[in-house]
Formats: sequence, structure tokens, C-alpha cells
Amino acid sequence: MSGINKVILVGNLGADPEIRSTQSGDTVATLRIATSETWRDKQTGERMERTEWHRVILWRRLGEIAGQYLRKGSKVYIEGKLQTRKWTDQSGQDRYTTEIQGNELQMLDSRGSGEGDTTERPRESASYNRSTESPRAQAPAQSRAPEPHQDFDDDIPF
Amino acid sequence: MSGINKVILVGNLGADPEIRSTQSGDTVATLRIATSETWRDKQTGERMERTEWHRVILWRRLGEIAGQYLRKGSKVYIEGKLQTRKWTDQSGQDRYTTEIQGNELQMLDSRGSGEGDTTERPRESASYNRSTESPRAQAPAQSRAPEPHQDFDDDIPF
Amino acid sequence: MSGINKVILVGNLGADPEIRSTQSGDTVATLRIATSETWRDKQTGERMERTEWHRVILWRRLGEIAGQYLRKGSKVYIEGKLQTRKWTDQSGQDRYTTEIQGNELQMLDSRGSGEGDTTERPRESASYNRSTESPRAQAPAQSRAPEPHQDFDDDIPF
Amino acid sequence: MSGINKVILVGNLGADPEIRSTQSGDTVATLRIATSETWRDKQTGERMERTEWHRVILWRRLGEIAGQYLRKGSKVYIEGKLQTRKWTDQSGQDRYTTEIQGNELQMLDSRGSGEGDTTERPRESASYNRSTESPRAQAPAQSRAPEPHQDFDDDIPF
DNA sequence: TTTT
DNA sequence: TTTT
Repeated sequence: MSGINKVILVGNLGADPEIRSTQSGDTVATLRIATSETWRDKQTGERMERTEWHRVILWRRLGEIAGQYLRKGSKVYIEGKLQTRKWTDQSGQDRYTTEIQGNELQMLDSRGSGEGDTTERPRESASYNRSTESPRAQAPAQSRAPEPHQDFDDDIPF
Repeated sequence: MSGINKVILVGNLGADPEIRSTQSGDTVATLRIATSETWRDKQTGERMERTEWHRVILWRRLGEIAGQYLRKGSKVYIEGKLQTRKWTDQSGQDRYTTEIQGNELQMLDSRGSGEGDTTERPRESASYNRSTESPRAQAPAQSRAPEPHQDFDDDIPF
Repeated sequence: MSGINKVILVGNLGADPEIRSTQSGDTVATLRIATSETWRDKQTGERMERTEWHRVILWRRLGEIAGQYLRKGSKVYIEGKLQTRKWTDQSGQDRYTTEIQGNELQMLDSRGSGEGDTTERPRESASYNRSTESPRAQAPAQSRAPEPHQDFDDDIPF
Repeated sequence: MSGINKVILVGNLGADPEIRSTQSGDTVATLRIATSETWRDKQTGERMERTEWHRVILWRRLGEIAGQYLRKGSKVYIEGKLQTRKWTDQSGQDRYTTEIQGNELQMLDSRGSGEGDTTERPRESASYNRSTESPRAQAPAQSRAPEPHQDFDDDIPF
């Protein structure tokens, strides 16, 4: 009943988005996003860099936009919330993966997007047209049909 | 050289802060913070709640303030960045834990804090006095058992 | 088609919320929120404080919640966007006022709220009941004198 | 002693940065940044757009970087805090202008910057070299010599 | 006054 | 695995 759980990222995709669909037909995109920070070492004066990798999940309309417009190297602004999910590895052990459930996506490359407001929200039937989904976002996704929210059929989900 | 990696949390501590020190004498506090969201189920009209747990690391002055002023149940505002670190479990397997490296802390309980600006920044020698460190933040920290979810060595707490 | 415009505040109300209604019946609340920062002067070692005042506008359900639960002194988390609007003063001169159009409100006082998720979003007809509006949020709002800093007409409060 | 006052913008410069210097020699840059939001009108289905203009102030090193690397049209990420300052117009009336005092700047154009971490912080004497200031940031600025923090000699400062 |  |  109380709480703020907010993540803001600006970074680049390390790979093309992975697009899947749930059995109920919802698109879900997984992005790997790198954020780098650089600084100069106080002692040596050397320039240092540290890259952090983030796993971002985008559902439905945002996932479709990601599948259509984002590629390896794309620069994006992402807003979302942290979610840690539990899964079981091959040896039966509990494992945890922390992901960012994105609710806002802005493409920052000048190539442009053709898309307007990409904040996630309840779909206004009039303004959203499923036929705009890219084939890429549909076909290969359907054939995997993972469970909603998780239990993706990867061996190494993180 | 590029990137924003920012987390903002408002939530409550699930336990007293764990306080440790590095060999070089730096204080490090680990907080477990819960953020909850509630909503009403569209179908059933039932009130739903989901709690997310976050692991927050506070270094040096912020860690000391946490040790001095925060307790189980304290409500806080935290700002920081995501960091996923790799560790090796007992069976020799690679494991990953995502933490928030906090750089700002605000206590939101009305009891107050006596502290002013708690943004982390390079220490101004004049205004910071190591002797203000609470005893609690120093000695007893070492004697606590490390948290099971980790393989902390007290000398290298992070 | 591009842009992020986000404000995050944690602060206290300097006065009870002002509640009004538009002709179309939408509630609008105006909050005056103070955020303070303190620091120690580098030269004198003196403790300094600076308070900043923010004008926050909350519409519809958020405005009603504000009217019902917030009072002078209440501590809140607000998220919203900046909006500068132009108005004309008595002498016919153009004037500008910058406000925060809030889209998220969290009450941070321990007294609690009884409210769950207060993120603004399209109203789900089932879960929202206009009869929950507080009387305070409706009738007396109209009778209040507009704030001097503005030239509000009660019919067009924004 | 309490409060969060944070602004996050991603937008484009409407004009080249204005660069000045205070009498004490500090560089100060003023940016005009546009953030746009677009949506589709529920009734007409028409695409709508609203642009908001922000006045961003960058001090010292950040101001110098802005003067060197930013131009009209540049896309930037800005983080800062809101500050409303009072000034007096020609007729002696009090006026108020709300600005964002920036403490983080990220250039989002692919042209690159040559700069690393641009978070504002106390200057590390070793790593900061005043001779890196661009001539553009110096010469024209000195001849105006406004007061620190405000009272710029513009007729229309907002 | 920017951008898509 | 990205980017500068």
C-alpha cells in the first residue's frame, strides 16, 4: 500500500531485442541494455570505465515497438520498476533474476521511430491497431509460447 | 562514456540494517527494503498487493547514518544505481545478485534524524568528523553472521 | 514525439490543499509543497537551509484523494511533469507560472491513507465510485477566494 | 532537512546555449530545452502534440561543457532541481521565474562529446584544467559580468 | 525556439 | 553483448 519502485535507464542495446509471445497472445520483448560510467582514477589519472548490463522486459504494445524499431546498438531511455523473479535451475536449486519491467520507452537515435507516445497504458481501442504489429514481432514469437510473466524455456534465463 | 542508471525507491526496511566494515575501515550498510503496490483486480474487484524486496548498499557516511538512524520498519527514500555482482556458491557455480548502490538517503519517519544533507559526496574534511560515527556502526558489525543469501567474507563485504 | 519531462518531489504541504471543480465537474487540487535542503557552509561551518516552494496540480481522482487525506504539514511524494502557463495580470501584462502537473501521489505520513495505488490512469468504471468523493472536496471549494498569485476564474481553474 | 527536488528532462535545445561568467569567474550556461509529448485525440483520432519549454542553468564545468558541445537542436538528458527566483521588472513589480539548476548532463547525439562523466561535483584539482574552457565560453561572457546566481541584466529574463 |  |  505504499512504495515507489522506479528505474530510469539511458543506454544501448547489446543485442537485438528478443521477442516472444505468451499463450494468451501478449508480446513480450527482452532487452539487454548497457549503461556505462567513466571516471578518472584519482591516483593514476587513468580513465576508467565500468559497464553495467540490465535486463529489461517490455510487454504488449511496448514490446511490439521494441521488436519493430530497436536493434543492437540502439540508444534508448527506459523507465520501469524492479522485479526479482525466482526460478529453478537444472540441479533443482532456487535462483533469482532481477529485471526491469519497463513502462516507458523512448528511442534516442535520430533515425526516428514513427511512433508517438510510448507510455504503457490501458489500450484505447480506437487508437491501437493490432495490424500494425511487425511480422518480426509475431511469427517467431508464437512458436515458442512461453508462460505469461516468466518460466521462459531458456536454460539460462539470466 | 554514456548512460544513466538510476533507481528511486520509497519503502520500508524489512530488518535492521546490517553494518560491516571493510579492511580499509570503510563502513558498508546493507538494507532490505520493501516496496508494495496495490491494485484492484479487474475481474474480481478484489484488492491485490505485491511486495518487491530490494537489497540496498550504502557506503561510508551514508552507511554510518543508516546504522545510526534506521531500524526495521523505517520508511526511507533511496536513490542509487543498479549493480549486479557475480559470486560463487558452495558448489562452485556462478551466481548473480543485483543490488542498489545508494547515493542518497532520506529518512521519512517523523521521528527525524538530526542529519542534514545525506547525499554522498567527496568528504569535506572540515565538516565531517569520524568521531561522530556511532559505536554500533563499528564494533558490533563484525560479529554478525553474514546473511545466508550471500557468501560474504567480513573482510570483503562487497 | 520525443521527450521526457519528469519531476519528483518529497516534501511537506505549506497549507491545506485548495480544491476546486471545473464546469465539467472535474476536481482539481492545488498543493503548495516545500522541499528543503541543508548543508554546512564551507567557510563558516554554519548550518544553512534553503527552502523551495512548488505549486502542484492534481486532477480528478488524485485531486479528490488530496482533498480527503492531505492537510497542511502532510509529507508527500509527488511525481509529475513541468508545465508553464501564461496568464494576464491586472495591468494586461503577460505572466508565466510554472506548475507541476502531478500524476502520482504517495502519502508519507504514518497516519496512513486507506488508499492504494494512486497513479493517475484512465478510470476503470468498475473500481471507481464518484460517491467516494469527500464533501470537503466538493462544496466548500467553490466558495474559496482564488489565490492572489493567479487570476483563476472558478470555472476555468487551470 | 528534508526533501527531494528532482527534475529529469530529455529534450532538444531550441537555441545555442547562452554562456556568461559571474564576476568571480564562474561560467554559467542557460539552455532552452523543449520536451514534446504526442497523443491521439480520443474523439477525433487526430494526432496532437504539446511542447513544453524549460530553462536550464548549468554552472562551472557543466556550463563549459554545454558551451563547447551543445548547439541548437542538440538532444540532451538533464537532471537537476527546480528553483524559482524573484526579480523585479521595469515597472518595479515582483516577477518569478522557475528554472532547473542542472547537476547532470548527458549528450544524446551520436556526434559524441569527448567528455566523460559530467556529473557536477567538487572539482578534483588534478583532473580539471581550466585551460580546457572553450574561447566561446569565455570572452563574450566576461563583458557582461552578471551577479552570481541571478540578477542577469536582461530585460526579459524569462 | 527544438525535435519527430 | 552496447556505446563513446
